[in-house]
Amino acid sequence: MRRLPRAFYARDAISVARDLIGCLFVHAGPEDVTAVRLVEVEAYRGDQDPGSHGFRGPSPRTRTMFGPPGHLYVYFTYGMHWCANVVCDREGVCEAVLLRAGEPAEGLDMMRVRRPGIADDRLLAAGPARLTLAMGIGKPHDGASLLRGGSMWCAEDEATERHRARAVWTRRIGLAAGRGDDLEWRRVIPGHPHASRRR
DNA sequence: CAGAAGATCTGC
DNA sequence: CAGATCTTCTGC
Repeated sequence: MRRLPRAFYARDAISVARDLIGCLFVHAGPEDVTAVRLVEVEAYRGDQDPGSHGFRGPSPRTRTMFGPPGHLYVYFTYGMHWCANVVCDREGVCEAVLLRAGEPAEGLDMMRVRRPGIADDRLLAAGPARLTLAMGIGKPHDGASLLRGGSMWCAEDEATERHRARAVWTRRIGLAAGRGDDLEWRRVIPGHPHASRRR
């Protein structure tokens, strides 16, 4: 397993989304380690993308996304959900990849504890807010580094390429009409049991 | 300062 | 399919 270096993130969000599929996303907390294999992500770009929180420039909430690559942008939505993004491109440029779904790869028991009442393991991290719930990620992790020394990171292993080869581009989920809903910036392994499903 | 919309999920 | 629930931004 190889932790992804800074150079991986220091590119536009489309390129990062394409290559992030099949990678592991790891959270090594003080008491436990959880990890998922990413099977669904979405690219968000700044001033070219009305779907991005950073479309109209930086704000206190989106400051992290305008910062250096290789960090986590965590935001709160719908009054109760946290979603995690990987910050891309160079400092000052708003580009990020939303982590939408993953297959549990480590810490399955802890994920079940964090997601009481979810009987089907396929649903543990099949959605951006489900993924953060299963992995214990929230506001304190906004701005956390994914690079050397941090307790969260992305990594490649021997299975990554196999997953990447199956991924396709589709339209992004949950965007209102005219806000970039027509752009095919969602990278997903079609039909994967751990990807998010039609509502 | 008020109002609307939001990168959603669960349970009925 | 509706309810939960609150932050952020926009417009007046």
